[in-house]
Amino acid sequence: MPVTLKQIAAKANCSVMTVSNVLNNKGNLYRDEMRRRVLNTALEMGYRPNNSARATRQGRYGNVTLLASTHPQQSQLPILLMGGIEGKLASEDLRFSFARLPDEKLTDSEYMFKVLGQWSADGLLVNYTHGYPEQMLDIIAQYRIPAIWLNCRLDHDCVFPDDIYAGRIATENLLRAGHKKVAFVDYSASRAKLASAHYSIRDRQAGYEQAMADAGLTPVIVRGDDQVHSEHRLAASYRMLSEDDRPEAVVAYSGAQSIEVAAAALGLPPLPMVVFADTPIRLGNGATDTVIVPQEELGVRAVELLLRKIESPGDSVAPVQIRPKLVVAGSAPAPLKRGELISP
Amino acid sequence: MPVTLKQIAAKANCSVMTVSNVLNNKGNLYRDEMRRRVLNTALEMGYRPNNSARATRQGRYGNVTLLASTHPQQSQLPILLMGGIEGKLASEDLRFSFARLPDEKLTDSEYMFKVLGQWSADGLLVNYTHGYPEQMLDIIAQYRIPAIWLNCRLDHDCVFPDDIYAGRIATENLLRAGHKKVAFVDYSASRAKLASAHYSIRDRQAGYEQAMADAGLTPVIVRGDDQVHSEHRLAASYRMLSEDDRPEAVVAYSGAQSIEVAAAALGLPPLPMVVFADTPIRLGNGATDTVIVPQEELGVRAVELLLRKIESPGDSVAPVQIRPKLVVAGSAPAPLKRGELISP
DNA sequence: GTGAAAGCGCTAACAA
DNA sequence: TTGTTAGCGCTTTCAC
Repeated sequence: MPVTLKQIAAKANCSVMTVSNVLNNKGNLYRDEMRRRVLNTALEMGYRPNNSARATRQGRYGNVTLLASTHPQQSQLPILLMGGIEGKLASEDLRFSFARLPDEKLTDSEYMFKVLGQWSADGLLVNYTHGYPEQMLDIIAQYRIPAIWLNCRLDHDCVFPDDIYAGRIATENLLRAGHKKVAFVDYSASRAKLASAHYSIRDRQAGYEQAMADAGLTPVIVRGDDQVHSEHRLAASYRMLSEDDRPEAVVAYSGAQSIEVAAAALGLPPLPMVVFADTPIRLGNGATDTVIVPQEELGVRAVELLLRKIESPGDSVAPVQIRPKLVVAGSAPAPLKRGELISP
Repeated sequence: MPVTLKQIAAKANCSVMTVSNVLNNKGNLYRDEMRRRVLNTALEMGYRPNNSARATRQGRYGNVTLLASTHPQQSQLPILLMGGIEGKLASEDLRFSFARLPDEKLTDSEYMFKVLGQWSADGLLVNYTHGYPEQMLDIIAQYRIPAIWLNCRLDHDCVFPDDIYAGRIATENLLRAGHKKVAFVDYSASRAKLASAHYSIRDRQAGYEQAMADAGLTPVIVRGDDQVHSEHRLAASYRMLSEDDRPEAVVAYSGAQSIEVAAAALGLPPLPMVVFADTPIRLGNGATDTVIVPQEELGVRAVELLLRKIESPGDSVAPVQIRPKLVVAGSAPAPLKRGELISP
């Protein structure tokens, strides 16, 4: 049985209020002897405050829930994003919960009612990256839950990386080094499904195309008619690099894809690359730079917006774009510290 | 302001209890008309139950917290593990929170008291994989919080994969195919720091050594005097494969490391590999099998144990070892469904 | 400095 | 079939 204030009060020979006050940093109101007695008793008895009761009384949960799909593709969860969210919430004395919702259940109002009753959240961070369902918006509107959308371009209440900018700086980095034949490589989305793929794929490509156009160069997009699965990426990279007008340099959609490209380039003339990732990619060819999509910052900013929405639930906040940063091979920036504030 | 039962009762012209009962599936006690009226009113008003009050009344939070270090190396968080935990908890109508604790704060009793008051958890899943601090055990004992340790070999209250077995079946798979010169490759821990590295490194190697010994073969361990960082792994793999008695086959500590080995083997005779990972690795060489360390199952089992401990907090439960499974290239098993039960 | 009373939103137990 | 009473552990308010 958990220890209550009442039990401590009984043992320390004082009132419940005295215990409550002493344990909540209003101890300076009391005699030193009393303070000591209460604190020692609480420690001895292994007292843990009952947060439910506190929350009931104070009318707020002190909790933020990250909501994702159960569909693995639909909502990836970079560990840095989780860390950014958790750190910022912890620095505000808030807890962080994680829930997944099967897409097909979103229309089941009985199920949703039951689940909503469980959330215990003052606000929601929604990470349905792409192809997320309309009903989600309805539900959030219906129950008036403050929510911020992650990695998703909406006209309000969202935080996402500026992927067009990311594509631009990646490409410009290679152009600055004097390369002309710069290709954009993506194996994750097929030509056919590009329109319905995650916006970051289109945006990074668009940024690349803009930079190429600005330099008066013709863009070269390498992607499959079908999605190129991992076991075929090495072969595909080989094919690309053995053509007569092989690219001099490559912008690769993701860090994971860059490995196969680099491996295919072994033994050939050096192939400078820029890849997008959430942490600097070190391929050992010494010629691969990374455009960092700052997941940690994204989490922190999302929490900041959400807290603002919880304060004034009516207002909607303007979209926030996070600027990716180029990190050249060999220079890695220090990671964010726990609870570190990002200046806006 | 959130909607309360009282407000619904007022609007629907009935008592608070009627509303409570109807909304909690005891609606069959009531007239159909009343049920309808209450449900409609609740829906109209966008009612969300106040979980704090419910929890206060029922004496339990309905929440489990996953506890990790802020030190990124110290506690990795595979997404499948998170998914397994979340799914199992959701199927039991429990919520899932995530908290990190800076190692250096564990001895700060004032800080710990404050943090403990925030947790709102009926039980803890502790994921301090290796080098976790003793104080953690003290704190958990002091406050009598039911806890299960993940990925950690203790004599009770823990769940971890059987990595010796994993090393064995990985090696036996290659020996069965007739290979003799089978090497074990790990770049993540140096020879010097092997003793203090994560137990899975030593255990997988031990399993490999056992299998080799059983077959009357001499084990060959490839690892650096220092840790081999990612940018040097390709070169290291080259070196290994260009020696006179190059290995015929390789057991690689992790899926991530296998990519460099496979890349270095390009153009050389095929190099069959077995790698350890939480999902089948598809390298495109058609010769790489995976020993799956079932993170999802690990999460599910951990939750099962924790629920048992929450039921009877006194008892300690026996350690649970999870058996890794060999998946040969090209055959991927179906992932677990949400809330799916694992038979013991 | 200390404590008594009231009430947060909800539900178990019992009454009508 | 519906409503009343009491109380979960805590904090706000105000009195002593």
